[in-house]
Amino acid sequence: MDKNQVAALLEEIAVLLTLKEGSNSFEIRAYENAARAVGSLEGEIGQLVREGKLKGTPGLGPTLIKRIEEAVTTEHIAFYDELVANTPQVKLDMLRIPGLGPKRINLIYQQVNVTSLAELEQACKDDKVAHLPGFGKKTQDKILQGLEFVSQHADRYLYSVGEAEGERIRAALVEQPGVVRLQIAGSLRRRRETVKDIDMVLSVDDQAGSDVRRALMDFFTSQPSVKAITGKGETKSSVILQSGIAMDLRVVGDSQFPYTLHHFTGSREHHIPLRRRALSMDMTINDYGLFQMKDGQETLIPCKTEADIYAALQMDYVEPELREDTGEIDAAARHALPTLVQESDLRGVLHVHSTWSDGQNSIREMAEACIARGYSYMGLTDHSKLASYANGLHADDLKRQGEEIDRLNEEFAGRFHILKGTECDILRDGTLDFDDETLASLDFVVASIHSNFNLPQAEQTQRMLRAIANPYVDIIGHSTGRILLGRPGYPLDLDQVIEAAAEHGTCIEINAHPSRLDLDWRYVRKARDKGIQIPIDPDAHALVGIDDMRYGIGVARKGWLRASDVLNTKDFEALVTFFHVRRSKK
DNA sequence: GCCGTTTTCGGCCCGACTGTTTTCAGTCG
Repeated sequence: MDKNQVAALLEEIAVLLTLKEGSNSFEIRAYENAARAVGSLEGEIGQLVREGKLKGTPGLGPTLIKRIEEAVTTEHIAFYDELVANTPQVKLDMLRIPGLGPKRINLIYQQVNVTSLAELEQACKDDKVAHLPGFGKKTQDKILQGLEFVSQHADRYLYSVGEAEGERIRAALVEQPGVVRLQIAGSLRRRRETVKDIDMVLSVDDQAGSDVRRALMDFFTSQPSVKAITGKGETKSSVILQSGIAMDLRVVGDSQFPYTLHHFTGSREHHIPLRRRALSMDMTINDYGLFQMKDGQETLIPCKTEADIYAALQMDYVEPELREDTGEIDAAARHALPTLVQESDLRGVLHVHSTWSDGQNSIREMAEACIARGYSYMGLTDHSKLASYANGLHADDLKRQGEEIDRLNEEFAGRFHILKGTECDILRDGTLDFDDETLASLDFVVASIHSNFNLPQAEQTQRMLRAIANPYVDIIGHSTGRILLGRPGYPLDLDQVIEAAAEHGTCIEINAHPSRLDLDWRYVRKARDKGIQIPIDPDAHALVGIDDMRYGIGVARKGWLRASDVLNTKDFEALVTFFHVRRSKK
């Protein structure tokens, strides 16, 4: 078990504990803290355990160290198994409903006696929940609303979950004898923000016998992360993985690979106009091939890669991220597709937290992690004072923090730069949590909404517009506040927001956290078309958070962004000039 | 369950919002 798996297990214990009646909230926090501590350990956890080096790690006391050792040596934690056995599934399901926490869940469970979300829905409709102590009509309606949100997102998983599960199997499979080409397809390859399942396409030599295919399928279905096998044949096998996500593997002869890969990459929406185009050229396309039709005969058009398929259709290659039928077919035919931004185009990261507010690592540690990843600058943005839950900074804290940054910059002279910034709360009325003088003393300002999510749309939009018009606000952080699979964003007229940002030269970030990916890629494209500079920001609260940048790249590419559209592809000097110029214009 | 000490038990982040109450509990960030 690696440290991420151990951390995930500890986090699950924390969740299960919240649902246990009479549990101690500080014990829960201890498990949450321990999960974070384990996640940001440096080094291989098995070795740390063997050498007894966990002792002394903040957040890990004798009990937690014992549990971690148990996890590493036996691959499970008995305490966890026991909690799972004693926690009804419906309680876990209810936790996903916004507005329902452990207290209310336990009350509903005891007094209404529901065993599934469907029963909960019926109980609400039968008006059985509104009469519980502390409940009422509004709460009952809110639960019904929440149930609808949950059912709309049922059976979907974060991109990051699908990526981790898919990649683990891909890495194992690619080493197997007989594999010629292997690629993840489907919505995962298109980098959708959430995915329903994982599709993988594998090719073997055209002459390979069924023994080769069968051996590969045996290997696939016997992977340790496979929880159940739902289908198994020589060309297709289906499994359910540990996280609950379904996965299909298709095995084809190598000459068929590009067509199959293309077919299972989708999207359906992309394929419909593509097939129409093929037909107009007397061709037809399916997962077996691209065929020229003549006198009722179909002749295969040989393609070695997907690019060959598009070329045969007289189009440029369409990157998987763009295959959503949002104009890419026409653009590819006109040779007008953008060259999409890549991770290697990024020069630095903005929007990073440290232990000064709610981050887990010091400024120095965050900076050194950025250096190790090849970045040349880091924009530090700890929370402002209103965010008291996150230990937000006061103006005098900012001043002292600035002095620490000055010292580090001196030390890093020439090879790395830390910019002084803040993630400043946008107050209810759209003014900011710091005065102008404080904001002016910083290199740049990210402004975000962290409170009053439930204002009516018009008021919320006005609040945002006022912040955008503030001359000191350079970047709007996670603009809709959505948590993928968790809650919708606050009501906001994003078209107006984008319009205003364009007018004031204010940037809108792509928050790269896998649970946010906010701004949504559908609006990223709109923002780009208005000429808005879009930074890709990790919103990192720990060293590992910096690696989330790649999720932001996925969103940027889905939003048709070129390197020139992304603020942090600029080098340090150009970035500083950019902030300077936009402030002096105001 | 961890931590730190006023050394062995009490504190652990806390303010705002919502919907319920009629002064507060539950949830959220």
